[in-house]
Amino acid sequence: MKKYNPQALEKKWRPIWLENRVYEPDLDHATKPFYNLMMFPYPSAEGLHIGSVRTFTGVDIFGRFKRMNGYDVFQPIGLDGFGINAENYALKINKNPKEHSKVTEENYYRQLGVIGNSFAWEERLETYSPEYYRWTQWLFIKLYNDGLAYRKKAEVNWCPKCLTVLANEQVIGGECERCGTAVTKKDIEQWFFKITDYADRLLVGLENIDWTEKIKIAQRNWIGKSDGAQIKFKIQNSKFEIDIFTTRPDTIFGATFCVISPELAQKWLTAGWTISDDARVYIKEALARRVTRDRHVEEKEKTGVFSGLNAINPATKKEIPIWISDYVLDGYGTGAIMAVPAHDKRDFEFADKFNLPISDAPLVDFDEGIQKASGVRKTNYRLRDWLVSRQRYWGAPIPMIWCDACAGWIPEKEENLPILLPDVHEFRPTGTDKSPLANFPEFYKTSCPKCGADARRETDVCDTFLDSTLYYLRYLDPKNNKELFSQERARRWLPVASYIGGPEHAVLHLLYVRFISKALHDLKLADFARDNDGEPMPHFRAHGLVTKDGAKMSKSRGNVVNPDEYFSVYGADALRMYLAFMSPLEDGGDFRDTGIKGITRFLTRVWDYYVNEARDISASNKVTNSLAHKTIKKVTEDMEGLQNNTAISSLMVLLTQMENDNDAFADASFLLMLAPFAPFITEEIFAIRGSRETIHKGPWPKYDVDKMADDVFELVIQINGKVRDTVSVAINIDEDGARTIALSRDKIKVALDGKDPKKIIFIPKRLINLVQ
RNA sequence: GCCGCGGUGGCGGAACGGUUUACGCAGAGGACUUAAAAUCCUUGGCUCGAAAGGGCUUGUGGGUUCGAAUCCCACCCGCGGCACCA
Repeated sequence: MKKYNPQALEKKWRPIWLENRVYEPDLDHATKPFYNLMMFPYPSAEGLHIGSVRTFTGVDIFGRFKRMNGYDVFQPIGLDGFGINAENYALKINKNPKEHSKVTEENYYRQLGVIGNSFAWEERLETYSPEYYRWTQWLFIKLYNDGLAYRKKAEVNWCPKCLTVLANEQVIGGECERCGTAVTKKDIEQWFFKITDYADRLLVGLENIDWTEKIKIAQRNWIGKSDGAQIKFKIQNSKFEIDIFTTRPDTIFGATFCVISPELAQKWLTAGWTISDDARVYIKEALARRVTRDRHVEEKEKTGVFSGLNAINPATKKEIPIWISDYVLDGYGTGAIMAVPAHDKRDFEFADKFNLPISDAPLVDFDEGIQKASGVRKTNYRLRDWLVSRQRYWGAPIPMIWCDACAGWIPEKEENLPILLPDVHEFRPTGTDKSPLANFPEFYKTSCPKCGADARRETDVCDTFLDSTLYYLRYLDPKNNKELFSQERARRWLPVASYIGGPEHAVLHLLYVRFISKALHDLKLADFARDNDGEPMPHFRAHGLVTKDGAKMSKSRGNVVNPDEYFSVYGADALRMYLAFMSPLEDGGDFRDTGIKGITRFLTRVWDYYVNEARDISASNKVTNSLAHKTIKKVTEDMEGLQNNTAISSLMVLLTQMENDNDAFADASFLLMLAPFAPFITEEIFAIRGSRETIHKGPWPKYDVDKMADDVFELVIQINGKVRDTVSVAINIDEDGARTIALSRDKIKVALDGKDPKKIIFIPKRLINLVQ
């Protein structure tokens, strides 16, 4: 009697798989490439938590399934290690993040190894290694040279806790995406990427990709396309006019006043327009308020003031007042609107409060409205450009240089990359609009790459989300120091066959990575999926969130579940299966360890069945039983759809029948289906039963539809749709036969009480319903 | 406010026009054991009943259908996205 000892098996097989390169595809010659990608982890000091283990396992089960089905599966792993999380932890323990990242890295790779995932370890990468961020910097330069990166002074988001600016995508409901602190505004000069140039393509591209609908909707909302019109309103007694944007040109005849944003009013003031004293005061107040408060956070009472100027409604030719109010936003449309209180709730509120006229003029056709007002069709997007500079230390330095002599920004020469992030003793965020690197002349003092004069290096670093726009490309060729990746490999492996990651990246990473891919295509730096506008990940599924006691796991809540103890007590196979069994990968759930014993019981039964009862698993033992064929079909289909929980339950049912029905299907099919879930035990059994090959290259068992047929089935007998009896009958029984049997049943006779059914519904292989 | 997703036993979840609760956990009863653990067998929605058997049950209320968790309408609750974007 040999005992199942998971820990011993894991220790034995892990090095053998590595040595035999079982999970390393031939990147240059693979004939059936399948790029199985999982969003790489953003490592924290605590290591992997149980939720990430579940996702990695789910992705790995899928990858193993594909590999056994004959695909050359490429399943790389790396660390998205730059960023504030890692930096803050390093600050806390008073170590340089560069130093500490090595500790974190080791711990992550140890844990990821323990799970038994079939990673292509040879291609691993870390975004903070100079060999990697060299390409982050290279990308910045390419985008700059193409006019897609620019510097601008603007009102930007500032996180007072992270002490850096943030992109719009990193502000969730007015709070910092990372730390949850309320975001404030700052007027400073920053680097931006022109993602808005791609707004329409990012929107249209969603039509042709297989993504979770939820994520597509989030992206559509975020891009926020509005079709409307731009219309000029002449200002009374003046040569000037205002441009307004509206999505409702059909309401033009009801426009009874105009409203402009305080920012636009300020510009008018600066240009010397005559504006009332009251209005001057209001503008000043409104602009001051803006800097300290996010005005999207809550609905608030509208404020405003009459500008002293009037405009002419181009459709009605009537004179209407121009008001100033901060309910009109700067930076969207033209910063000026025509107000139609009869058709817009906000305009109505404003009109109501300030006793402005309301007109119930009839609607006209959309195009007629534009024509009557001599306007033009115009589309606006809510999407703003991506703010990519950060005032922190732990990121890729932005490879730009300010040269006084050239009076401009000059990109670093490509051959000088990477611009190394210097080892400095003081890397705390400064809390100003400068990064800590601005305190190190030895870093920023340089000469101009163009004219050679003394010049100053940019001291901000790149947003970490920039790092993660390239990793899937770099995985293909992580040691290549001539180019970001080899075009040939990219054509072979891209677009990514399956991408799985967190739904929280709906408008963060998943939007950025699409934008950068399209930009690389336009720059002729990438060439794949041309027929799909360079969409890098045409198949994406979001995994569910694993909570603990109903709350998101976080260190501050103290509810982070560390997987290590489960690995050591139950083993990787049991933990993998348990996490896969709890719900479909796309659903989450609350983590509870109460059920894991059930999986251990199951694996022990498998072990006893094959090892202690010495089953023959040679290929000559063909699958003969209909349940086995049905199970192969179900498991195959479930796994294709990431429904690992029901696949496992089918295997459980099959095992029970195998145990009860002696050697009905004691061949390898069952083990092969179990292998993606429990790679260690299945490999060991394979070896014990005499196989010299790894189980993990398949082949995946095949089912035969003809052999799935049963001889009999349970006929359900209903009266008026209620189940009254069941009886086992021949599979091909016809309506007459079923009726005869049904009517002969004692229970049915009693229930019918001597009356004949008025109508009979017979569903072959299922039921007969006697309707009275 | 707009858009989307979801509400099924004590719990995770199955089923997605045809026996609601597969599979697993927890529970109850039993076997083995001096005892416990482990293992195995039986049981397993709620309710009335000694039992046979009946009634009720997929958030709530209607509807369609021989038959509804599943389709349709209205509502309630939860989660997610957008939100003074004209």
